[in-house]
Amino acid sequence: MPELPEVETIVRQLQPGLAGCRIVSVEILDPKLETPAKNKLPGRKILDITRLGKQVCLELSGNDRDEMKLWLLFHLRMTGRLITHSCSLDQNERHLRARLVLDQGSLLFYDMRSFGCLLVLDSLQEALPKGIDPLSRRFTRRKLRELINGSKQEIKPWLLRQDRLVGLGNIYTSEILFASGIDPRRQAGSLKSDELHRLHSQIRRILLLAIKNCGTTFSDFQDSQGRTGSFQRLLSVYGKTGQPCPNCSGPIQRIVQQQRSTFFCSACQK
DNA sequence: ACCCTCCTGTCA
DNA sequence: TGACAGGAGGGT
Repeated sequence: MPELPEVETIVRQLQPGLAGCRIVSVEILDPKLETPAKNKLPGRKILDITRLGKQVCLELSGNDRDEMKLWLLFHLRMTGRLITHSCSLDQNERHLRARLVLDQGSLLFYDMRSFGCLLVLDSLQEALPKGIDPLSRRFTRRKLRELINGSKQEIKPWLLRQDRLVGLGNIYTSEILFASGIDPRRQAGSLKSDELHRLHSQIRRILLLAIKNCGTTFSDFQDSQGRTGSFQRLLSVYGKTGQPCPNCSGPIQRIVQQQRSTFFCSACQK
């Protein structure tokens, strides 16, 4: 489910309850997630919870057998959810993939489609995303121009790739291109200087606005504490095929690019 | 640079 | 019954 703003929301909401907790035991319920490294986790304290691209990253202290730190990463993919046991959410227990029992409560990993994964690492180096986080200081206009220069790929699929920018997904790419007035089918490398300028600032603006609204939640989705995000109220084009463009009232179009839906206004996006 | 696939669920 | 769903690795 989550793109950058949703993962950021989950991390912020897990932080106060999880930081400082000690891991008592680990149960992997989905054989595909099984890893011998799970035995290294008990006894460790959760020092910090951060977002690494679209991943949730738990920094773990050493324990009495091993003083070196460890990192536990979750990638939620499409339908993964991290939920603290203290909140009573209506989850289908069939989709429970892993459970961390803590000295206070527990952390549950649910995943309906089971695309998600978890990873135990003794160095964060190997998990550092290749792409730049668009909310970091490294994401400058000059950097965006550098990354995009010469690319013949259409701009929407270009934005979805995680090896240049990390964190954008199918919702926010459509929203960002609408806010930038750029047609999703444009060749990335063909964007003019003023278009790149708008693209750069709208990437940041939309992501920050979405985080402020705790992300986008459809229908019954709830975050780690049972709250729902509200950015869906602010969506301009995503999922709005045939509905009026907020700008010109023309119909929102849906097209498919690389087997994924793109939503846009052909009058406002050139 | 693209297409398929991994899964399970919902909706027309 | 088929299309589609917030992701991304692997193969070509």
